[in-house]
Amino acid sequence: MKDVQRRRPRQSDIAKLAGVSQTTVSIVINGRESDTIRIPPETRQRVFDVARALGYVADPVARSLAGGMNHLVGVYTFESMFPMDQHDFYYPFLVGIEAAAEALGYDMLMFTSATGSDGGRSIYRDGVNRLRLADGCVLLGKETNRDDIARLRDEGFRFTLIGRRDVSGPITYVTADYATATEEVVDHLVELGHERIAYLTAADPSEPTADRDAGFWAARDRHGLDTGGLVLPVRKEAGPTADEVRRLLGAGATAFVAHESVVALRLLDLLRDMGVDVPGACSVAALNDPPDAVPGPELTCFRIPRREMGTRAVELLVEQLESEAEVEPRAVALPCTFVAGQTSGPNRKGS
Amino acid sequence: MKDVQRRRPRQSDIAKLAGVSQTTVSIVINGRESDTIRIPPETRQRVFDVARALGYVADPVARSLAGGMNHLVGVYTFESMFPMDQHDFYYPFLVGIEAAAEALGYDMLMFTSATGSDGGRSIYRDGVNRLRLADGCVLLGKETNRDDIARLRDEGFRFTLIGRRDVSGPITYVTADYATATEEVVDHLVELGHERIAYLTAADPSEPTADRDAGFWAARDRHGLDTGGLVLPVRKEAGPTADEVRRLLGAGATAFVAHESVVALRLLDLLRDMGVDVPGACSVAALNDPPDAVPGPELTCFRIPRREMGTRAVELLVEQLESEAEVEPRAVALPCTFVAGQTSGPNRKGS
DNA sequence: CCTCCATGATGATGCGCATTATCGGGCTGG
DNA sequence: CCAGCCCGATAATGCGCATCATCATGGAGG
Repeated sequence: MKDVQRRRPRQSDIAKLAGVSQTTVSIVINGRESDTIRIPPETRQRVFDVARALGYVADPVARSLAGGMNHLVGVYTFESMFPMDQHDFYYPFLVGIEAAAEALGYDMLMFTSATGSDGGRSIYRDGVNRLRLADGCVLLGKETNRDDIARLRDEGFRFTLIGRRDVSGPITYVTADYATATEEVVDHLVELGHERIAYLTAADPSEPTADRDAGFWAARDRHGLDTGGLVLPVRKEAGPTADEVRRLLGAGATAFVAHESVVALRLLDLLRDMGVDVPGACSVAALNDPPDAVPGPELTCFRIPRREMGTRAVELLVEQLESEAEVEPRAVALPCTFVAGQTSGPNRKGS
Repeated sequence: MKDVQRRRPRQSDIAKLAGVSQTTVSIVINGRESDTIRIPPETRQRVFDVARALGYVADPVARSLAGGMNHLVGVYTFESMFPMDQHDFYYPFLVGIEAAAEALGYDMLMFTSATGSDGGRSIYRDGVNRLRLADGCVLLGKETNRDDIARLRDEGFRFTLIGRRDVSGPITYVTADYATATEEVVDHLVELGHERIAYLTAADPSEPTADRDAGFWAARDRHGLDTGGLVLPVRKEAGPTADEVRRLLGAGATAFVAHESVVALRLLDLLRDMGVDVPGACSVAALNDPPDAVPGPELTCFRIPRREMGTRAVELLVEQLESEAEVEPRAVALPCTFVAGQTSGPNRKGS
């Protein structure tokens, strides 16, 4: 029989047994010796010995409240990570985040609450900001809540964002360089001789959409292309209709660039049904990477460096956490990798 | 221009503006009015109004330190959840956990640290018990660390375990009823006329292994089977060798029961290579469910109710968290679902 | 002998909140 | 007119830890 229900040992328990003050215990445990505050090796050792003997473990809550660090990076996703289909999107980010966290000696704390009662998901659900449990946080999601972000920043909470979001005032974020990657895709098509390139942009006004648009317009202007009658906003869920595709073909399109790979895949289906050969008669490219393990030919597209984005976000966060001074907010854009794929080929139609 | 870097509002700020005490604010915010402590609706409203105006959100850290609850259930996995292959195992549990957490009004906090420097993973890494950040915790893993569990219990931390683990002293856990499920599999084979049933048990001495063994022996005795020369401990990674399988067949085996589905799958391969028809000449069954999306015939086996186990674990935990008194530890075993599958058939060999 | 400085600490304070014990005042009944 | 009671609060305390300012001691230098 052991002692039943004995209390967790606290620093003051150690202090009493080691014949020192609680302050000293805290200093020793946290290695806070410095020029102005010195503990001789013997005392140090004594404290450690007693701590081990008692089985002391620090309470992260108290430590945190007192302004200490727990080497915890939080991860918050603005959408629920479950069920699985969402997960496929998040997974590479999470792998990158965990890898970086481990490399830097941090643990990862994932906040995964379901959607709130109002349907939306907020950091401040129930009037509590759970994120504070971590030392800092990586925020992640397709639909980030700008108000929450601005508020977090105003509160002095340290975080980095994955994905560019225009918030009033500067914040630190990591994004992919969609604009340049989009230009590369267009360049590729132009090199293949395409001049009438249809552009299936996204209907939503998010920053990634704007970046791709900017890249596309830049490449268009650079190559002197004419996109008259060739631009079509498409909602991801709906995809283009057969009529719309026919209209674009009728307008002379020999190549299609779609924001969303699922839209591109749907387009491939439609073209096949119409008897249009890809890439023989017509090329198709997407401006992000397709879901893993889709059958069929490899899509001409670019890969978003999700893993690296996760890693970089953690690195930037830890940098903030470990610096004494205020760190200037930074914006990082990582390059995407162009994938030539099998859905684009030379333009056969006269020109 | 707004006020730069204004402090986050605290309860005392609200108190000042509302002309009440910090105590009152706390009481109102947490709805702690009772018979002995009453706040009139007007004061209540005033506090709420000021709180909203200031944008007050409670600090979970302080709340936690002061003994309050944050409606957070932690999830700790004894193995790292990354990379993905591990994830496939955890996923159904996590889905169940999140679903239950949401239904009960709790958020989920996932602790995912990588393996420690010693290769092992411990709750008490770096001398901090991070789990305390949550109000309580669901512990999950194939290789649970008994010492950590015992210690957590001794510290009075509230948690439930998924998977039975024999720890000195009682704890609350949720497991699957492997013994009964194993008996059902054996019953099925006996109904099909099999009398010489080879048993490929697991080599490790974990509790799930012991449960299955118990079920198998019970069914064997009940049916009066003779398993002489038919029992073979198999390591999951290695699987049985062709020689071993031949030896079991030579000993008259007309059916195989393997602990691990991967072992059963490997067995199917070996039998095919030997020209033994399944289920024509020989039946094969597994004592857990196969990984998703394996090609080939559906295995005779049983499904472990992972999702439900996750759900139940959270329910038990919340019950503990919300009861004033100490809750008696409970053990729950959920039934598995038998899957007839296509790898078992009638015994054709004389008998 | 007194000052100065380095050494080796420690007491006090506060982080933001929940809780316990307590308190003043108005009202009612005797 | 006072005892007792209920209403509407509140002051004080502590959770466990980190940190700031401070302090006692002893030896060296003047």
